[in-house]
Amino acid sequence: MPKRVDHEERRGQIAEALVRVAGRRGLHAVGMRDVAAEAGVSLRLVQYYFETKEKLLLYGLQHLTDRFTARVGARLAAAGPAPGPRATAEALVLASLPTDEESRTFHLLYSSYAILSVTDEALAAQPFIDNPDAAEDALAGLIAGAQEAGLADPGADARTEAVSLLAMAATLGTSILVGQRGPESATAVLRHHLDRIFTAPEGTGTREV
Amino acid sequence: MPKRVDHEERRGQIAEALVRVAGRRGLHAVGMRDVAAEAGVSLRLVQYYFETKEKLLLYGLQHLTDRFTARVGARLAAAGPAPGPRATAEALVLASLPTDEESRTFHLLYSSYAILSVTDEALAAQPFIDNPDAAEDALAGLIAGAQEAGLADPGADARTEAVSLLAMAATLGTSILVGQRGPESATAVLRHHLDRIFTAPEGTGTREV
DNA sequence: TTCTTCGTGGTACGACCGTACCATGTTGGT
DNA sequence: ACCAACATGGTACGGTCGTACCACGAAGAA
Repeated sequence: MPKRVDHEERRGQIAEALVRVAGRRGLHAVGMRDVAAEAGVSLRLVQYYFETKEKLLLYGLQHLTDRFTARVGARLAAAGPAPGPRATAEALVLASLPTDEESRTFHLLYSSYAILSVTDEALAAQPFIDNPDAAEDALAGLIAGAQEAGLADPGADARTEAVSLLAMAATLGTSILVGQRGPESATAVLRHHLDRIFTAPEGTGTREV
Repeated sequence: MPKRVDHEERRGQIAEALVRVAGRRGLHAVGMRDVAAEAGVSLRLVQYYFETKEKLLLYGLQHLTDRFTARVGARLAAAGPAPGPRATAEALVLASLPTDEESRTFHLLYSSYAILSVTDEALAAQPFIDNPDAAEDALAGLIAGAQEAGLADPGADARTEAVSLLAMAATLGTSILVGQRGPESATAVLRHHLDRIFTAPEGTGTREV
């Protein structure tokens, strides 16, 4: 046999090529030949590792979410050894905003997949709705924990506020993507609601940015 | 000359055919032949009234937003002769949720256009970002007016709350579209925030439903 | 009435796309 | 050393898509 290549690694390289070219020209415009050229391999190779385009797209979606989940995890770890719930929640909510190239690509492609999944049943069958649910649970837990510790408005409904924050972050991200709004404006809105939910301990005053 | 047909009316019929078929199979999957078949005309006719596909899509987008703006206007008019600011704001915010076939199609296609516009400069040049801006202005004005009348929390920032409400409505709408959330859950979240912003006059108690 | 312009149909062309097929070098196992 | 499984390349095929071309009837203008 020839070089005995690591299939999973190859698939990853090709999937990242897909993500790059789709981030540039849009998911609807990417073909197998584009992915092959971007990855620097032949069209046949892409066929070899992903037999069909549908499988390539599905794998690409999985790869995208995995990579971004890891990135968010790194952001949270970098936020300090034992950050408060407010800081953690803020990092979580702001992480999805398209502020740099990688998050921009993620937001664009994730939205594309989501919209595609409405009319494409193969995409709809894919459980990439788990991810937002996980974020929602984490955020709700953060708020509830802060309430018990006296760090958040006890009258707020944790689940509702978590849903609201993530919903706002999603649309604000898209607004940035289409150039309707700047990142500063989006973060200001989100911080305003974080301030509303996470009340500082008495006497500490309101948190300034 | 032959029957001397009304071009604008014809274009409208074809545009509605585009909207229907795109709402069914997705905007990415619609071709000129599909539109022609849906409209019950020949492919040549579609070419005749819209020389290129790009022009057809642009016109379809315009038609879509026009029709929906009219629908929202009708909803507001049906809300009573002189509705309070809270009722008006609620109608405005809930109008965009995909609860029936027409609003579902609108939400799906508008989102598709928005995502497309990120990588397609012809779509990006189209000023279909005016519409959300107009809704934002209207909503902010409604809140500010309610504040002056003592019907809303005077400490709230009208513009920020308007942006927040519309942002939440957009993502919640998409959540409904992909089947992640039901319409009841989405409206409950939105009404919660409307309750937070629009405070009932003293002694009247909190508004139920 | 005749002519010219408009509306409409059918069809062909060139390009691209996803997929399938055929070929070939390469290397680990025996 | 030979063979079989594997990795890779090139290329062709069928289909579809947007667009262009050609033709013809129909009706207002002269």
